[in-house]
Amino acid sequence: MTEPKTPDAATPADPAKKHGRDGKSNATIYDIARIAGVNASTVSRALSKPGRVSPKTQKLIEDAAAELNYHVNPFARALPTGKTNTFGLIVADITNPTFFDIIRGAETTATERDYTLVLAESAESPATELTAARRLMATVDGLILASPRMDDDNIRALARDKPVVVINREVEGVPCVVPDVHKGLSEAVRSLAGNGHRRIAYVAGPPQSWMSERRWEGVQAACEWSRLEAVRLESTKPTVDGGRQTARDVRASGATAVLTYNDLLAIGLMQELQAAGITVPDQISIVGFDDIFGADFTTPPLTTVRSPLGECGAGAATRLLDLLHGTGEPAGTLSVETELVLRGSSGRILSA
Amino acid sequence: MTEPKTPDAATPADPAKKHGRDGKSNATIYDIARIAGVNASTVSRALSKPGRVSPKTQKLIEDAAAELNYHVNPFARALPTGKTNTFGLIVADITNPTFFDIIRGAETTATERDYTLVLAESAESPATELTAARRLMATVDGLILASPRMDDDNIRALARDKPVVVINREVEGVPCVVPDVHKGLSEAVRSLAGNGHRRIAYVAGPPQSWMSERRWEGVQAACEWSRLEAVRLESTKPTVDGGRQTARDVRASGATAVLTYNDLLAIGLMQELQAAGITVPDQISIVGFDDIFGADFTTPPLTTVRSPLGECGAGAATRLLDLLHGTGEPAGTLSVETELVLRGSSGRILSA
DNA sequence: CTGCTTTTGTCAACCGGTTGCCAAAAATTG
DNA sequence: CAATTTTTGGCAACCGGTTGACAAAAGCAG
Repeated sequence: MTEPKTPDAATPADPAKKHGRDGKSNATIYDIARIAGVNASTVSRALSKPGRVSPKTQKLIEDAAAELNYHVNPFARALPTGKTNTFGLIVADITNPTFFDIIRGAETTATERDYTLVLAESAESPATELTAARRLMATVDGLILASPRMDDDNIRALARDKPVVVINREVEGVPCVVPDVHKGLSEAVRSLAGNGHRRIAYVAGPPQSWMSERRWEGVQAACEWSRLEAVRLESTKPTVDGGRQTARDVRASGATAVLTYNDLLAIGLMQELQAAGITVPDQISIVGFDDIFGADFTTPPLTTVRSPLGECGAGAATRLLDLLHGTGEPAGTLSVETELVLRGSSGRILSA
Repeated sequence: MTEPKTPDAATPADPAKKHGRDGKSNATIYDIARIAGVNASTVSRALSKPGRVSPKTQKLIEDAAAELNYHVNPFARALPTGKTNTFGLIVADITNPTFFDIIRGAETTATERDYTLVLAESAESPATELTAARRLMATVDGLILASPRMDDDNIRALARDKPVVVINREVEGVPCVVPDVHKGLSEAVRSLAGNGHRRIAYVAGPPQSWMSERRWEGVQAACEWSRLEAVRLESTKPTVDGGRQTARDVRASGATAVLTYNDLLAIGLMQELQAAGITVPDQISIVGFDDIFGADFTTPPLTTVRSPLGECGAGAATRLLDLLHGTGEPAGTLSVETELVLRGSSGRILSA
């Protein structure tokens, strides 16, 4: 049984002696030390660096820990090491279904790697996002930003503090996971070209959205290849209502097929056009983006370019955890492929 | 400038002297103490118990803290106090849109009250849920369980450790937030009765779902009042696919109106009936429950009994935070009202 | 068997805050 | 002005782990 070498007032009291362990107080390494007959530092080493103690001592300590139903106090461990086995995920809008598979993917990886996910949202505001990020940084080991709205410099500044991974945007000097829009868009435009469409409208997303620009560039490149005409229309917001509001512009554009920045715009557009007596896809084809929850509820169900959002979330979490464990790439972009999901909202145009 | 009274080896070194504060090291209360010319314990008091130091000293310390861009280390604070200003939320299925607004409501309240939300999911498994709960309990101040799948005894055991609030279920001895199904269901049944329906089918949710039983009881009570016939049908799972699979039973039941355990079942049912050439609502009325994201994407848009899920989330978070601050009710149920949202999927039956 | 090297457990300082207790200073009362 | 009470800042122990340094024990080579 260990005794303090110099039991005068200046020597820290044995905490286990101090606390009665009756009732619901949880066991500490001092309790284990007492039962196992070793020093608390030996217990700490046994639990966090198993090879650093002898097998015999290791077994004594593990048995005592099991007997006491010991669980490490995460604050006590975090204070000297700074490690909490948590990471943060900030999404732009928690009710936007684009993010739910991202969250699901990140959560799945977190659980597999014995980490806890902490969720926050930015409400589409760069300032709120930065505030949430700084606040999370105090307690988490690393951070994932999904469709971040803050500028690149702020993202890099955060990444100087702790590892950061970005989803749906490329930031120089920071590791990113980005859907490769080209494959899915190429498939979409090829499908529309094959169905006889000649003029395609792209309904853009928020002006500050990096991904909306990439998608527009993808649409242009694919249309150029298929020798189709591409026209760009703006939307006021990336929501169902925003899609409704673009219906008039879409009609006026003369396009026979529409590709939208996201599924919500496509769904709103479809609803408004149908309310105006226009038949989808006979009179106009509509293709959305992301394949969110509910995209197949519409009549006809929405053709869309699926972003593998679960893979994005899981991929970002894996990159972050690899960085935390010293095995990751500190910069560069991981691309995940998009693909066309053909449903009923796109097809051959039937009436001129 | 404070000096240690006895600067021998046994006296703890001044940590500020120890650390060079160059570069990215963050300021601590010892740095503030040095600048303000007070003891670190005075700084701690000034920052966490402002009235306990004199106004003059308070200002010195606040000015120094601002100058150093000081932020409290949450682990250091949590170690002696056990407080982290976080709470956990466990949902059954993170991609089930029922939880979107619950999460949003909880997150909004968290932000307003200067707390951080930690999200986890149980994947509909009681064992996984209990594991996640125990793990979260180590670091959060309290916990919200949304549609929990574990049994009442386990919930009460968790609540003995730290405050717990339950959503969508009543547990004796634990504070709960539950939608009051009666108002919304009464409105729904009244509406159907007014439209001439006489026989109503209820498509139930998971066998272990407390809420499904309450909804069935609500349907029965409302039908009894309106002198309608109520028949109960089982589903294999509470999903769109589960709804599709009940279409045959619904047809066979002879009911002219269907109320489902949730919107997903209603949407699947509608899709399958429409695929069979049955017109909604002319030949059969369909009413869902919860008013989830996407419920109005269908054609016709889904009539549903709206659970105010955002209010549930916010209400649960408020109850939890009130408990944490000693002002809350330690048990009992907070009811939030449901209401009928009439859309196009229910109406007068046109053909016998 | 001796000298050298490696292993292993202990000591105690530390991480960055909180807080009970105490004494000095300030304020109040008679 | 003196005695008493209240206020305020400092001391140091503490929260529950981690870990560098050190010394004793164990193992190995000559």
